[in-house]
Amino acid sequence: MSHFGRSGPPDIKDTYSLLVLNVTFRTTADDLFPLFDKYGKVVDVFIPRDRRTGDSRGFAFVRYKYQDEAQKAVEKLDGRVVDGREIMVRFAKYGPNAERIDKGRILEPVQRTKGRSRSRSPRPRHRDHRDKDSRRRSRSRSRSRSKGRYDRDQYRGRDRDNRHRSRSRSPDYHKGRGRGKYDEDRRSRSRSHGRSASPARRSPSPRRSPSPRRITPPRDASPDGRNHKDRSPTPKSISPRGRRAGSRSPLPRSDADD
DNA sequence: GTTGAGCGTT
Repeated sequence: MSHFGRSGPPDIKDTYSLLVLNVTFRTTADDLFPLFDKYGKVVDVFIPRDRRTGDSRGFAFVRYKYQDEAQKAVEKLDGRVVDGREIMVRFAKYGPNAERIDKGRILEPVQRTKGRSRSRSPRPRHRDHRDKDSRRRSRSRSRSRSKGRYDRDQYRGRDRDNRHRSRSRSPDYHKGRGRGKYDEDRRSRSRSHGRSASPARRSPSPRRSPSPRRITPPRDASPDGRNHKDRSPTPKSISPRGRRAGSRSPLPRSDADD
């Protein structure tokens, strides 16, 4: 039974999702299953992992069959040291698709009513003062969080995933990073080709218009095609035999590698 | 080998 999140969501129609935070990066669902199953009927245990590295993010989701058992596990396993780390167990706030959850129980599948399909509202979830009351008991214990020693270096921990370029963000951006973790990665990769260590490489000519439409090369700028004589380097290369030999389309491959 | 805010997959 080590394939919980491997087969996707089994059945979350009448289950209560528990969020387990502060779990070690090497803790697997199998390690949490027997731990949570002892306090109730665990229908599923899922640990979100990174898309690139594949490592655990440090939190897991445990779905119980009954709320009373889930509540029991929350009070029992919350603050329990797992793998040498104190975990934090509490009811899930949101569902797998941002559904409305009440005490970890999913009320509706997805509120895809109007034009707003599954747009997860970036609500301020950073250190809620209201939720702090619920998790306060666990924090009051002795959460020796490795914070305090680092001032700005603590970001490197988060930026380790997208530290490629995110240091020029706003000081309050890392706070509201929210769920756009993957989005930042995609955007970063799109710009990963213009990466140069030479600052003088750019030629900021004031006379050159920054208009993107102006960057059109003048080689094929002639609609009448009279200039084609100038750009006929080797007509032999396009010989019928050569094309068949190459068997490659003259059109640039529409490969969207990213 | 590492890290540590927070809410999820086929």
